[in-house]
Amino acid sequence: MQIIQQIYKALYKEYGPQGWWPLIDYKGNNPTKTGSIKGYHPGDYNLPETQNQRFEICIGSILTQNTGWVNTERALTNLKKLHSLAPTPLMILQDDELKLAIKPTGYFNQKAKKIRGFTEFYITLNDRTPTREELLSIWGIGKETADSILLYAFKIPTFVIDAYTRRIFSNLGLIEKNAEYDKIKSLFENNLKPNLIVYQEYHALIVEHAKRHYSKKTEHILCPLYQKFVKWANFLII
DNA sequence: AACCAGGACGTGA
DNA sequence: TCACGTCATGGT
Repeated sequence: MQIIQQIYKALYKEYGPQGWWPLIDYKGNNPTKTGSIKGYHPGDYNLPETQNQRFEICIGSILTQNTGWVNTERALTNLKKLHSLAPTPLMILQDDELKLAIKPTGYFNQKAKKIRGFTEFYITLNDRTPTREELLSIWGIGKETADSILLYAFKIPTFVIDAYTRRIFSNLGLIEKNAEYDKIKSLFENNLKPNLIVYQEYHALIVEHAKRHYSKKTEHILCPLYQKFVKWANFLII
């Protein structure tokens, strides 16, 4: 399926490098300023370069579950101000303080529990890279979160699937609407070399493309990829 | 003023 | 396995 590669090239050509995963704790950033959205680092593939950055990506991937990034950034910034965006300090933090800090992301009761459970496991890792199965065994870590952690925090070329991916590629007719996560994942991994940069960029590009063309109220048929890659598009577009 | 966001889990069929 | 319901804040 050459088309999986062609779509990647088209997206990259259109939007360029996305600089994922964004970090509030990054050179030049001011972690005390909320809502800045300046953590993207296009073209810099050497991140994370510190343990704190790696941990920040993990916690961010949990906090951003079904939540906009602006709110996630607020929560991360709150934790940073409390000097608690690191494993041991976070475990010492009181429950009410933790919940207050992450409140902007919603689901703060569940997410506090998820973060604690993950951090407890993270500490036992001692710098080792976790397996996908280990991550999935933690309460609150599902497939997308596990893959995000592996791809962006631990630099393992494993493809991340999200709701946007499902929307775009089912619209293009390349998968079924309700296709299983692992089935969609295989579609990408079977048609791409396991290249870390490509995997990181592709997922980020999908999110960017979906934000522009796949908001639930927009007409998906107007998606530029549609015209370009679906051979029977002319038949469908009246 | 509904509707949705870079999901995951629990439950009953 | 499948189809819902629940969790919760902030932006548009």
